[in-house]
Amino acid sequence: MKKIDILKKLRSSGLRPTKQRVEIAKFLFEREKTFHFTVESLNKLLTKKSTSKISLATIYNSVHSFKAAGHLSEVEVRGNRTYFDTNVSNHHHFYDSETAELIDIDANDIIIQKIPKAPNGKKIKNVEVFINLKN
Amino acid sequence: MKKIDILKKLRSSGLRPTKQRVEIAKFLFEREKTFHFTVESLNKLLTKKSTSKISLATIYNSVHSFKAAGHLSEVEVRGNRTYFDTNVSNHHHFYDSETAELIDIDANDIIIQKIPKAPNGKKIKNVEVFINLKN
DNA sequence: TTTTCACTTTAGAATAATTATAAACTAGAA
DNA sequence: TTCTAGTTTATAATTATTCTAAAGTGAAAA
Ligand SMILES: [Mn+2]
Ligand SMILES: [Mn+2]
Ligand SMILES: [Zn+2]
Ligand SMILES: [Zn+2]
Repeated sequence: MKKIDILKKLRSSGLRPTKQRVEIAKFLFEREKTFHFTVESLNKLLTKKSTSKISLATIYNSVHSFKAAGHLSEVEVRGNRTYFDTNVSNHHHFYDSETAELIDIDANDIIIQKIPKAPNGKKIKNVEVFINLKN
Repeated sequence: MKKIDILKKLRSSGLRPTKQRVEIAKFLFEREKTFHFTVESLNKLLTKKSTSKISLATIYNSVHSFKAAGHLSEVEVRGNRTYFDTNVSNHHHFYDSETAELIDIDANDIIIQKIPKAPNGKKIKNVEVFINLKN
């Protein structure tokens, strides 16, 4: 994804492409593979990589804006911190608690044969499979 | 589960059956169905139910002790608070975000037909299925 | 091009959940 | 009954996150 596309991505979702948002968006979206991160880890990586300092509040703001725009999803991981995911399609995860690392599993790589029906009056919104790993 | 069994349960896991632990354990374990809770919700319910006040720190301590002893499990739910579960067997959950309520799914009620193999050097510890509900 | 202003960034304060501290208390062994 | 390691408790500390409000800026309009 090139810079022009980043600008399009931001503008098309109503996000003014500020210096900070463009820098964060380039870091997050100009990559081949899925990127899983916490705000803390993103902050560290951006600080290391870039010369211009982006405040932590802006990183929180930007990540939340990107999520609201559908450019990021949130993954539920054990622990106190929120994980985000550049893969916004329906998919599943391996989780390696040794390294606190998430690994994507394509939705098609898991087939559920039997599933209970939703309780009275409710419907199934989505199914998340989380596979914990050990050594 | 009767009081005598609560005492056994605590003692057999090396937990001295103090007044507070017995009261919390009775509240948690003397019931037919699984109970899902946060420390905050447990604190509210105990305050309502009982005459003797148990400090919040003790509720945290007790819940952690019970978890360490294998009498409670932790469930990962979206949001900032930790959920605990009196069902310590391998099982799955429905989650109703409207009511913030977890509903147990027996491990046998979900059959996974196809699953990817674990990454190099890793093994699968366990598989958790989380089914989000909508109306 | 300059003006204008709603949107954005930012430092720092506030909040919320949880954990740590350390003094007082107590279950139960001796 | 005495003794003490384990426990409870009030309160402080910590951590992640959100809020606040002042200063800055992108981009539409003049
Ligand atoms: Mn979490
Ligand atoms: Mn959680
Ligand atoms: Zn992912
Ligand atoms: Zn459960």
